[in-house]
Amino acid sequence: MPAEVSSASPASPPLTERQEARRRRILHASAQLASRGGFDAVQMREVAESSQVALGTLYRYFPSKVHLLVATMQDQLEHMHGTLRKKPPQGESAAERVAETLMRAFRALQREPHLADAMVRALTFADRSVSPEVDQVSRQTTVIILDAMGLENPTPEQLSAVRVIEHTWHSALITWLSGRASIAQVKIDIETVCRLIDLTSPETHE
Amino acid sequence: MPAEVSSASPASPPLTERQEARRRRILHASAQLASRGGFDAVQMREVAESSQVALGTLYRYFPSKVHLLVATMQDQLEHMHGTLRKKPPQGESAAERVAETLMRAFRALQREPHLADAMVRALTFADRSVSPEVDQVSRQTTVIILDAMGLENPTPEQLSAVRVIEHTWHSALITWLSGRASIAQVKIDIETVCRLIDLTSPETHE
DNA sequence: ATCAAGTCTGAAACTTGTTCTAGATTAGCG
DNA sequence: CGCTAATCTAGAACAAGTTTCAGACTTGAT
Repeated sequence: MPAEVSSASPASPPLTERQEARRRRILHASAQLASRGGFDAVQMREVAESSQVALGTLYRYFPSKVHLLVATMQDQLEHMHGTLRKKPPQGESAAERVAETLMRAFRALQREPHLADAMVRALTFADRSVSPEVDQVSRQTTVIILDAMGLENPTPEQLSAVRVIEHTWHSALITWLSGRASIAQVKIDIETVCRLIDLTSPETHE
Repeated sequence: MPAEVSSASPASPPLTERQEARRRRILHASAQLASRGGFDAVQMREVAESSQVALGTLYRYFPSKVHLLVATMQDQLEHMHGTLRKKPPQGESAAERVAETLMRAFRALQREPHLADAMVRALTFADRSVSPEVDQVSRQTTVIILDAMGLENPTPEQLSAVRVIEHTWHSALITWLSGRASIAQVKIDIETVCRLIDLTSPETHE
C-alpha cells in the first residue's frame, strides 16, 4: 500500500520511512526552536543538531531557512484547518463567519507568538525560489476562508475579496508581530475587510 | 554621550554639512545598488565603498541593512508624494481617486522593480527595532491616501478602511514582486479593496 | 550476497551582516 | 592656537546562512 499523503508537493520522489522520519524530526525541531525565540532562534546548525541530522542533509531536505519555515507553516496550517473543521464558525453572515474564523486563528497564533513571528516573517520575506511553497500556503488559506464562507462556487468577485482578505490578514499579522498594532487593532482591520464579502455577495439573488 | 543619527521624527541632533552629505551619498548608493539587483544586491560593504565611507560609519548612520533600506524608502516616498501632489487624481469618487493614485505609484515601482523589491522586502522583514522608521513610512502612506480621498477629518471607520488599503497594498506588492501575482491581479486587488471606501462614506459626504 | 547509485555524515570553507579596535581626523571651545 | 570629545577610517574578527567534499552508509536490482 502506498502511503500517499496528499499533503504537499505534486510529484516528489517517494520518501522511505527513515526519510519521512527525518523530515518530521526536522520540522519538529524547527517549530520548537521557533516557539522559543522566533525567526532568529531558528538557526540551521541548531535545527540540524536537534533533529540529529547533518547540516548538509538538512539543506537537502529544505534548501534554505525560508523554505524550512514555510514548510513549518504548511504543517501548522494543516493542523489548524483540521481544528477549524471540527468547530465551524457560528456567525449569521458569511462575513461574520470569516471574521470569526480568522480571529480564532489569530488567537491560536497569540499563544505562540514567537512561532508566528518565524513563520510569517519567512512567508513575506520569501523570494521567487520559494514561490511554489508560498503559493501552497496561500491556497490552503484560501480554502479555509472559503470554507468559512460556505461557498461551493465562488464568483470571481468573491475570489477577489478573499484575496484582499488574505492580504490584510498577512499584513495585519506583520504589524502586530512588530509591535506596531495592538490586538484590538488587528481585530478591527479583520472585521473591516470582511465587510467586502457583503459587498460581493448580492443579497437575494438565486 | 552617543549622538543619535536617526533620520526623521523627533529632535535628532543637527548634522554638519559633511555629515548630511555622507548621509545623502549613502542613501544614493543604497538606491543605486538596490535598483541593480534588489535586496540581495545591497551589500553593506559595497554601500560603504560606493559612498566612500567606512563600514563602521555606515553602521553609525544606519544601524542595520533593514534600517538603511527603510530609510531609502522614506526618501523615495517623499519624492513620490511630491510628484503626486502636482497631478492629483481625476476620479469621480474617493475610491476611484485612491485606486488611481495607488496604480500610479505601482507603475512607478514597475519602472524599478529591483528597487521596489529591496524596499518592500525590508519593510515587511523589519523587526521591532525598526518600528519607529516603519511607522513613519506607514504614516506617510496614510497621508498620501487621505490626500487622494480629499478628506480633512476622516472618521474612525474611514481610517480603518485606509489601514486595510495599506495592508492590501503592501501584501499585493509582495505577491507581485515574488512572481505569484500578475500586474493585472494587483490592479484588481487594489480596485477591490478601494470599494471599502464607498462602504464607509455613503453618498454625498458634505 | 554483491554491486552501483544514491544518501547521509562530519567538518571545513565561504559569504555577508554585524561588531570591535586602535589610531587618525574633525568640530567646538576657551 | 591648543585641548578634548566626538567622529571617521581601515581592517580584523565574529556570527549565522549556505556550499562543498571525502568517506561511510542505505537501498534497490540483479
